[in-house]
Amino acid sequence: MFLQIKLTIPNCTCLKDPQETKLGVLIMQNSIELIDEIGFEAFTFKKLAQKINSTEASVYRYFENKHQLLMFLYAWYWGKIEYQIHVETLHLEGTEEKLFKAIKMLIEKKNANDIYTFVDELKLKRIIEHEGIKSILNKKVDDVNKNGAFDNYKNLVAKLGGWIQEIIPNYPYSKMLVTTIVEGAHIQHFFADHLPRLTDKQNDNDYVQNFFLELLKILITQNNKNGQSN
Amino acid sequence: MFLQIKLTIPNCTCLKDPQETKLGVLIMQNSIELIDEIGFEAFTFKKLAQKINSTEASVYRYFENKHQLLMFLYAWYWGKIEYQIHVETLHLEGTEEKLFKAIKMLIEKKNANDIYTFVDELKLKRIIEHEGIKSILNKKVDDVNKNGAFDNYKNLVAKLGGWIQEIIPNYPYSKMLVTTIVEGAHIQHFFADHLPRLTDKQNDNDYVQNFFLELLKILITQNNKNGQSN
DNA sequence: ATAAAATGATAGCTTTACTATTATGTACAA
DNA sequence: TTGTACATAATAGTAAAGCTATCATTTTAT
Repeated sequence: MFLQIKLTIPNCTCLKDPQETKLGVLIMQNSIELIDEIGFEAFTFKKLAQKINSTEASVYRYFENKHQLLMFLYAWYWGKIEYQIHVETLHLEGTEEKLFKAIKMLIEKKNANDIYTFVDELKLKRIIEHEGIKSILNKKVDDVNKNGAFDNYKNLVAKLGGWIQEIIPNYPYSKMLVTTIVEGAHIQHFFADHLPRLTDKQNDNDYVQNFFLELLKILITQNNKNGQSN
Repeated sequence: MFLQIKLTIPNCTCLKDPQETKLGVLIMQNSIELIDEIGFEAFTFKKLAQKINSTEASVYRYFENKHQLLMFLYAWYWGKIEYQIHVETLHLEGTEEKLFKAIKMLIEKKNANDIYTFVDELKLKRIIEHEGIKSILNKKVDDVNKNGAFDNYKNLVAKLGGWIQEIIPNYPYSKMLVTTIVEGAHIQHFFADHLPRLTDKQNDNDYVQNFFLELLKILITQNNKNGQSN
């Protein structure tokens, strides 16, 4: 169709793939706009439908409810960033170099080399940071997880976890380390904007990245030493 | 009244302090039960009122809405655990010992020496882990933050951040480190129960604690070395 | 004993979160 | 080009959530 990229999305995150139709793309674009603007709690399908001159009933043909829409955007984001990480680490030589590049991309607010898609990348990233975890933290998580709703995220974590395993083979917490950095960075970005006393905001805008990259570096160094001495 | 402890709570987290009255205590006890059971999204004041044989209107005299109730529970939890940390680190000699004791208490699911209160401590902890961040991640955060809604959490972070400063004086990320560990532990506990492929679940139940304590230890060792060499 | 405060009972209103039905437009195939 | 299938629009309707208001009754402090 008219899209630059089309991502594979777990089909339990929508009733019908919105990437396939004009109205679907409108829903994606404008739900990102609207959720970023008014927040996920105040967001309703009625408001979205009004924004795109459509009807509630039409939106409900794509998504069972707004929570499913959030899961879709979440899966779409992880699919997209995994693809980007793939592209931008392909030419890199060492695994460590690849890992650091990937972590940087996950933490930074806006990727300079962002591939063009039909949505506002900055707003989507902000939604992932501020609202993304809500797609996971609820009572339906086991049901949708069985149907693969979070596979895109899991794949990325497995990939980066694998790289960590390569670099520090005896380290038993590779996936925890990835998710701690990723989720931690999201929360720290939110804290920086709204609760600065829960973080260490500095003039330097990259302090969140620096904190996590330094942490990762120290862990790798230290664990490699231990590995050799054992 | 008949309570073992009464905590100071930012008054913007309730219309009227529920710790002061029988109905208020019932609301606290049963909202914790109910939120833990059905989740925050499905939780309503109507269901709560039915559970305690009261009315919606009566609950609304204590809290403006369920989101405010969650903020109250959040503040109450931080107030309580800061008090417990105070008590259990008082007799300890070194700052590092205090810090590790505190972090352990924050990460563990159930404190063996838990002080007796009138609520189910285990369920409250689980609510903080699963729902707590929702009290922060929303569009009203700036308003309520101005009124001190999160002061109890901030105080605790400042206290532990101060200890880290004592141990590694040149480390510029002390508060980030605290919140990364605390929020990280909450999320990892949730992942362990629902999305094990996002973590590194082991037979050993303490692996979340081990991961974060090891991380902290390495950071302290490494930064002290650097500090001395400079 | 009395006033003040807290709670209960009841009612009602707006918005959210859907579902169902029918009509209209559009796309493509025979 | 006509028919058919499909997507969308228009409209209506329902149950529950999320409140607010009023007044009666009970409890509590003085």
